Amino acid sequence: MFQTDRFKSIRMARPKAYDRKKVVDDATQLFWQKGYHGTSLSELVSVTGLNKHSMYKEFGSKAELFNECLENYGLKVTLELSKILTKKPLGLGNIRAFFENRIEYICSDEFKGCLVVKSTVEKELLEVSAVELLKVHSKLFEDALGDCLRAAIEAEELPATADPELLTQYLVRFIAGMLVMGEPKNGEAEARKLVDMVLAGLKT
Amino acid sequence: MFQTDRFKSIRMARPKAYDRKKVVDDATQLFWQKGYHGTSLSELVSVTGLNKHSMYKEFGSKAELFNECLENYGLKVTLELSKILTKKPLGLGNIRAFFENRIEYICSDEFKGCLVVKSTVEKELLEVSAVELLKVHSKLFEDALGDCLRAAIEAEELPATADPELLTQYLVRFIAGMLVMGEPKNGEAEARKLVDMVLAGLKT
DNA sequence: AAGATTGCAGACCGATCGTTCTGTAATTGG
DNA sequence: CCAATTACAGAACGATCGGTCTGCAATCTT
Repeated sequence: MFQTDRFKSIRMARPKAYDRKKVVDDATQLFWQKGYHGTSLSELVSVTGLNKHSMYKEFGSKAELFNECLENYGLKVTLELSKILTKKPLGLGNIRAFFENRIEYICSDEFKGCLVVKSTVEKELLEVSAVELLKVHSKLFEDALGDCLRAAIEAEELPATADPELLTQYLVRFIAGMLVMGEPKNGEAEARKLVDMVLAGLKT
Repeated sequence: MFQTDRFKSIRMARPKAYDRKKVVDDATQLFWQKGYHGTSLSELVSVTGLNKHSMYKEFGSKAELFNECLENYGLKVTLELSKILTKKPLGLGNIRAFFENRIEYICSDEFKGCLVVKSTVEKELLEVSAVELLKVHSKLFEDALGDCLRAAIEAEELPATADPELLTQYLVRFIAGMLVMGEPKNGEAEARKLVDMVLAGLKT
């Protein structure tokens, strides 16, 4: 008689002692802090807790692990931010809320820049697959910003002549600059004034 | 009789086959493109032409060579830019001229970001001496910007209520963002519109 | 020409890089 | 209990890292 079970190729043996998601989270933190080239395998091993063999069995290579961390970063950080930006009703309020969130982070003790921005800076040294991921994440973020700006024009928060694409590029560059430079000299107060300037700049 | 020459401790022997300045220039280009950690000694050797031994004899270490390249970058690039900013009469015209210069570079084929910005991004991995140099260069640049802004307020190009320190921080962050993101989608035309927005933002 | 001094090319160093392999412990289904 | 399967720890791989050393060639002064 035929055994339906004989096709069950996966046989349970010794269970993994690690949590895959936690490993990716820990690795993400490290890449986030030190960048791809600044992070070594041995550091990843000591931070995540699992050994090199399991690391390679699970992820294939450092580059693939990095890609997964980029994805993870996108799902955690970028998604959290895009939630702020996609809150109804769309408009400048969301963009201000976004900045308020970023100011808190930038002026906090655990500030370590942005993985996407840092990776963009070293993109000439990254594999094409990673660069593709960067493009995807940037695009998603810019689209969310653009939607808010278009809604703001619709709601007459911004002049009808405003160009949402252009304003998006303007915002993205300022945000990247904030994430590179970090906390301004006079802390959150000054950061808020800077954001006020940017938002005012949108309306001109 | 005393020989005045016997105190001449430096005796000419085989002359160097390399030009020290050219070596620093070539190394600067490489660090500029790939950053400190992305650049290896062997790459530096093959690009500059001299061998490791002479490299260490001349510069001491990779870190010291990098510091010298940072200085060199400051003397070449930053000084050229500060010349634009310090042209009399000071004012917004200089800042616009500065942006025009940067747009040309950012949209050119040889765009490779800014060594200071790139180094700022990886500053957690750099030696203290290099980080100090970054601070010095940034300070000089921000001071030049501040002088222009103060003159612009004086000349009533900007409202008397404007805060030059704040405006400087605003400009620096936007500039850093431009240098990280590179050429915008629609090239120089869009870049100029972005600069127009920033300059308009100063007046609000 | 002799001897001192300096630069040059490249071999060489230990450490670490990213990666693979080996041997053993744990857990499974039969 | 046994055979199969899987994860584990860590040794070992070749390549490359930043850095040093040796031996010879070139140029100086005398």
